[in-house]
Amino acid sequence: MSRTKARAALLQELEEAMRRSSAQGVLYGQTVANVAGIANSDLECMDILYLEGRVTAGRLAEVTGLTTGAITGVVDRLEKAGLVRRERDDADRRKVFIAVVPEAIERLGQFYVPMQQAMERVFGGYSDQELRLLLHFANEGYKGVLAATAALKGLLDTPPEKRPDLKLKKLRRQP
Amino acid sequence: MSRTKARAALLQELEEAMRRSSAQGVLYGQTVANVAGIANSDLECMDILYLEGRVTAGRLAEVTGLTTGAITGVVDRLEKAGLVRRERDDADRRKVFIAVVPEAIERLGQFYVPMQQAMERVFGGYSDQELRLLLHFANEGYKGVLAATAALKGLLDTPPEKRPDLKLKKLRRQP
DNA sequence: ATATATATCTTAGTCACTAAGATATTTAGC
DNA sequence: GCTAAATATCTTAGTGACTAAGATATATAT
Repeated sequence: MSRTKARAALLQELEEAMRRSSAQGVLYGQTVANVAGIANSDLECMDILYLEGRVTAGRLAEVTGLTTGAITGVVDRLEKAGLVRRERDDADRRKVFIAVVPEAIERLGQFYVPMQQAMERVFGGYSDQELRLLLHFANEGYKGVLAATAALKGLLDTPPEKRPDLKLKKLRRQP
Repeated sequence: MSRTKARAALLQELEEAMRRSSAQGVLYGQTVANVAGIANSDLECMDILYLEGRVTAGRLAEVTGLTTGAITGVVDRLEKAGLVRRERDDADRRKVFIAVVPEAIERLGQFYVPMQQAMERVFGGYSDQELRLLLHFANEGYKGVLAATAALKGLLDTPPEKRPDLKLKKLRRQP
C-alpha cells in the first residue's frame, strides 16, 4: 500500500471513529436529560450557561437556534425548577440575564460523574505530551466545527433555487 | 507548579475543551437537520442507519431511547421522504428492517461537506503518527462514553428513594 | 394446542416548538 | 425634548413529535 493511500485510509477510519464517538456523546446527553427528568433543550441551555456564564435570553436563542419565544419557555421551566434566575439588566432594562443558581451545578453535576470517570480512565492512558496533543486537537476541532456550522448556516441565506433541497419539510430561516 | 498539578490543570483544560467542541458538534447536527428540513430524531436515525447498516425498527428504538411508537413515526416520515425503505424479514415476519435508499447518502452527504472540509483542514496539520494517536483516542473515547451511558442508564433501575432526584418532571424508565 | 413472548403499529393525549404579534425599553433624527 | 425606528423579551394560537397503553400479527415454549 502506498504512503498516501495509507494516510487516506487512516483519515477515513478517523472520520468514522470521530463520528461514532460523537454520536455516542449526543446519546449521553440525551440520557442525562432523560434521567434528570429535564427536556433536552433545557439541558442544552444549562450547558451553554455553564460554559458561557451569565448570558441574555436572546443569546441563548442565538446559540441554540431556537426562537426567543421558545427560550421564554425554557427559562420558565428552568427557573421553576430552581436551576436559574432571571436578572434584569439595570443598564438596559429590556435585557434579561439568565444566571445559574450555584447549587444547580452540583444538582446536575452528579449526572456527569460516570462520564468524568470514564474520561479520567481514558486520559490516564496518555502521557502529558500526548494529552497536550489531544488538547490542541480539541481546540482546533472546535474552531473547525464552529466554522463549518457557520458555513452550513450560510446555505440558508442562498437563494432557494440555487440551494440543494430535500423537500422533506418547509425550510426555516434563522431569525 | 508541581508536576502533578500541571497534569491536573491539563486534564481540566482538556475536559472543558472536549465539552466545548462536543457541544458545538451537537449544534452542527441540529443545523444540518434545520437546513435539510428534517426533524432532529429523524436525522439521528439516518446517522445510526449509516453507521450500523440495515437495522430493525426495534433496534432504532433501543439506540435512540425513543418508544417503538415514535420510531414508527420516524420511519413513516423518512420513508415518505424517500430516504429509507421498510423491508419485512422473511425469516421472522414480525420484524421490519429499515434500509437506507442508496441515493439518500448523497442527498444528505452534501450537508456534511462543510464539516468534512473543516476536518480535513484540521487533520492536515498532523503527522500520520499523530493521527494514529487521535484514532486511538477516538476509539477509546467511544468505549468510555458507551460505558458511561450504560452506567447512567443504570441509575434509572435503582430504587427512586435511593436515586438523586431533581424533581423537574416525572421520570421515565427506558422501555 | 394453548399460552406466553416478541415486534411493530395505532390511538389519544401531552408538551415543546414556531410564527406572528404585543409590550416595554432604548436609540436616532429632527 | 419628541417622535419614529430598532431592539429584547414575552404572549398566544396552532402544529407536530413524543409517550403510554393497548391492538395486531407472528413466533416460541409447554
